[in-house]
Amino acid sequence: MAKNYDPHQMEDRIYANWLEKKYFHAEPDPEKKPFTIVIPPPNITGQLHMGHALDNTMQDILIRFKRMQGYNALWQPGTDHASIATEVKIIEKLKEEGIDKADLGRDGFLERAWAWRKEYGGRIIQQLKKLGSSCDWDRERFTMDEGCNKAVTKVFCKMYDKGWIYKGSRIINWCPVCNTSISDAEVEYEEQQGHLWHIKYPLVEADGKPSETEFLTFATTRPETMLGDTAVAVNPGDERYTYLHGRSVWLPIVNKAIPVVTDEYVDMEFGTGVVKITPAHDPNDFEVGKRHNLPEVGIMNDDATINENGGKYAGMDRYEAREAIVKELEGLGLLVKIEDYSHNVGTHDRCHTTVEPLIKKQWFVKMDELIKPAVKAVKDGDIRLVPPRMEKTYFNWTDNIRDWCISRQLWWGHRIPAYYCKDCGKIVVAAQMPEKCPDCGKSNFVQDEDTLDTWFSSALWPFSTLGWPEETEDLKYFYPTDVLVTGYDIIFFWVIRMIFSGFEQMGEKPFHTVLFHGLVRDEQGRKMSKSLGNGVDPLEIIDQYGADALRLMLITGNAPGNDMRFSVAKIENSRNFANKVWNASRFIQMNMKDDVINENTPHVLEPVDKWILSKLNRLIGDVTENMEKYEMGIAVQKVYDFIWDEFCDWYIEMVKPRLYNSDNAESRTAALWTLKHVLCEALRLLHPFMPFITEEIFTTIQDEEESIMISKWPVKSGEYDFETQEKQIELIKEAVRGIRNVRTGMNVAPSRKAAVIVVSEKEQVRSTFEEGKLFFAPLAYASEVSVQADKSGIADDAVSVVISDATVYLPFADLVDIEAEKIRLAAEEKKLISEIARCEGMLKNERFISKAPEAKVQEEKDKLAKYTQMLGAVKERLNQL
RNA sequence: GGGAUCUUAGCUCAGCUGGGAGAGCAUCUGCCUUACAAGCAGAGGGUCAUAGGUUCGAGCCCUAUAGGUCCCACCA
Repeated sequence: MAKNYDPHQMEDRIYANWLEKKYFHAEPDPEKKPFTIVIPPPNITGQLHMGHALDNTMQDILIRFKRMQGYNALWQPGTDHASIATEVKIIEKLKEEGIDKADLGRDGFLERAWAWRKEYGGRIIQQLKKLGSSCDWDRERFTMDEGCNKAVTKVFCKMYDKGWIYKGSRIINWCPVCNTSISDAEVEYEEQQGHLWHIKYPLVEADGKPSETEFLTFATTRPETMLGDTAVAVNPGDERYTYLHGRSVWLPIVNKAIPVVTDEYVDMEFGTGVVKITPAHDPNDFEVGKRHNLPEVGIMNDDATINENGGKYAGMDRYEAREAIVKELEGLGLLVKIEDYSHNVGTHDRCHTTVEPLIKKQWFVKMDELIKPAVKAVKDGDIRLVPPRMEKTYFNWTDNIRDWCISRQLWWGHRIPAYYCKDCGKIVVAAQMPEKCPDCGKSNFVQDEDTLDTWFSSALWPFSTLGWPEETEDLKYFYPTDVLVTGYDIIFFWVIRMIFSGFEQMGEKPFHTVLFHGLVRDEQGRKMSKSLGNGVDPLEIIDQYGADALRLMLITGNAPGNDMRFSVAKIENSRNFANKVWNASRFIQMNMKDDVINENTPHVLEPVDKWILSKLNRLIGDVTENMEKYEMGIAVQKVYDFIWDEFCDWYIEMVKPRLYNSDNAESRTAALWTLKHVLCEALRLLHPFMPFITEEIFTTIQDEEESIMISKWPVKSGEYDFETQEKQIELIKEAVRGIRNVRTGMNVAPSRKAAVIVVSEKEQVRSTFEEGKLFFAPLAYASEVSVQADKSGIADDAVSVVISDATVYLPFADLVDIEAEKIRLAAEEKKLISEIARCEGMLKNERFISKAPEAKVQEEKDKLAKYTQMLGAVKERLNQL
């Protein structure tokens, strides 16, 4: 074994072996309980980031843990995702090659996209593999493959028949540059400097002509939309405008009368309390328009130029028209004033074009009924969100649910299975293009040009990847899946939609737990983004430090749902830990040499062995509990501390003398057995977090099992509960620490050994030190250790260390400074007095005695006794000096 | 505007159902002790944002305040 841990090649070799042995493979098996995770597909753009790595690591940890617990664990990955981001990427890429999307046509475009997907999809798989993900690659399916297309089509048709999918006019966010509708979620609001134009419309006189004296003033940020105004609105409770109820105003330029309507939506406090209503170009106005049956006059083309409804402005760009209209209004004397105004403007998050709200025929999913089981499941605890606070976010969304616009004007995606009869306009929703029109009998159909929102197909992931709509064995066995691991940022897009889709299509929840993680930020706490250039490529980190180090770093010190920062210091620490584990194993191997030690080797345990076994036993219980509660950060921290502190820094050091002493073969065997046993058990606990290094060590150090990833997760057992020995060894540790402390304080070089005398009235304490002499001595830098019941024969100027039930003397005749020693002991005395005061304070409080749990009271009593005894010893020592 | 969340050591963060403040990094001191200098042994460093409240007891629960982050909605 090399002196330092080196992940290179080792990881690839191990992974190849796992693949070859088909350890990841999971088949339906009625004998075993399934544990299923299906994961979302990253998009094909090849952009890998730490978020994916975190996602994948947590999923893999769960899978490995459950597999070791005996579950039939299936982790099924996907590697594709149809999103707007993807299409934009493809377009960008084509542009680099000097090709325009439009020139390729739909089929040509898709062909290029698929070729590209192949290239970059491979990179995503590479990352998963590099990370050590135990995915079942044999079951890999893609969202846009035949099977998934089938699922999407079936759901669409089914919900259409049910009346839950409908085509309707709605105000949608339109990006005039990308020429597509975009979802609310893709709109980014930007603070922009704009103007507020105050405009007045003349009231309409009784004779139907515009008044020359009476006007109604209001403000707008988009004056060009006045071409589509169909009303002005005031608040019904606004007494200033009661006289207007039932009257009309004159819409200039367009020159027609439009009504004054009353609506609660109008805020009386804002501006003049009058709002112009443009139902076709503002979402709020659209709602107002619906309530008052106002006509919807669209004035804009898809490219944001004014259409024929704009009269003489037709053909102008929206901003050009704005200027011209303001000018004309000014000429008409209807422009009151222009104010500078900063306001939030919706922009497309991809191209940052100001979005234009337009009325478009779009496909919608009715949400009110669909959402009900999804709400109930979380309310009833049928689906658990971890951490639970995510429920608040969840309900915040479900309580304000709106119909879901699912059509996208993209090419990269599932095409909507709706067909239009060119002759009679009949709409047929079906899996295939119909032969004949049911209305006119002709066969002249054209398919809807739009594709579906990416989340529509992603929502079906838990069952479509298992073969649905076919009644497959996989589906029967693995559905519902178990845990969804994902970032909280897509709770609305994806989590909720998977839940209601699961209930709607399968009649059952898609998973019982959603485990959220936070975002991975850069070292300064900024979101990693391409524009900032602060993204870190996981593959580069793996190359540098190894997958295990990256995995450990991503999990350590991180709680569910909390953001975390990427840092080089943290990853170096993880790498150092890997090295620590590596060297501990190396030490054990070197000492085992030719000895054959396995679980069945006869051995007689000594107190130190029992101490570490007992500690390990508790660790097993704790870690299992934490894992079951999805507290991975806490679990791994405990394993880390156990291995580094207890096992390496204490146990290995304690056991060294026994290994180097070949005279006592029995003791040596027990030590080796314990070393190996504890190491192997600890490796199992560590395996889900650091799969490669644990596998490498496990397979070299023992011959009984062929791989750690298919070995059993340790189980806590009463057999290894050694309370007495634990206490004994902890006492020795206390003495060692005290001695080291004193020696450092006096600048005694470690090379300078000194006699150590342990004095205790208690027989049990004496025998503890007597038995532990062999390892106590080197740890305490002792030349010799003697144990006695009283302090007879000890020089007055010896240094003393007071511990519970014992005092340890170090006779440093030539070194001891009596005055310094007094000061040190006085400090010790002060500390003990304050501790005693604290204990007494609690114990004197009658309400504490009566209300606190008995165990707590007893604990305080024990402490008081211990400190009182120690104080006595310190005082005695002070008097002596 | 609505909601969530955070404020703990110089930095980055843990702290599980309330019961004597923790880790890593950084700093200081001493060690190449035959697994490991990617290491070992020690040390310093915190009014747990502020103010109240509940409790025998609060970093943890409640209320208010201040500041930061995020999500949702977006007022013409």
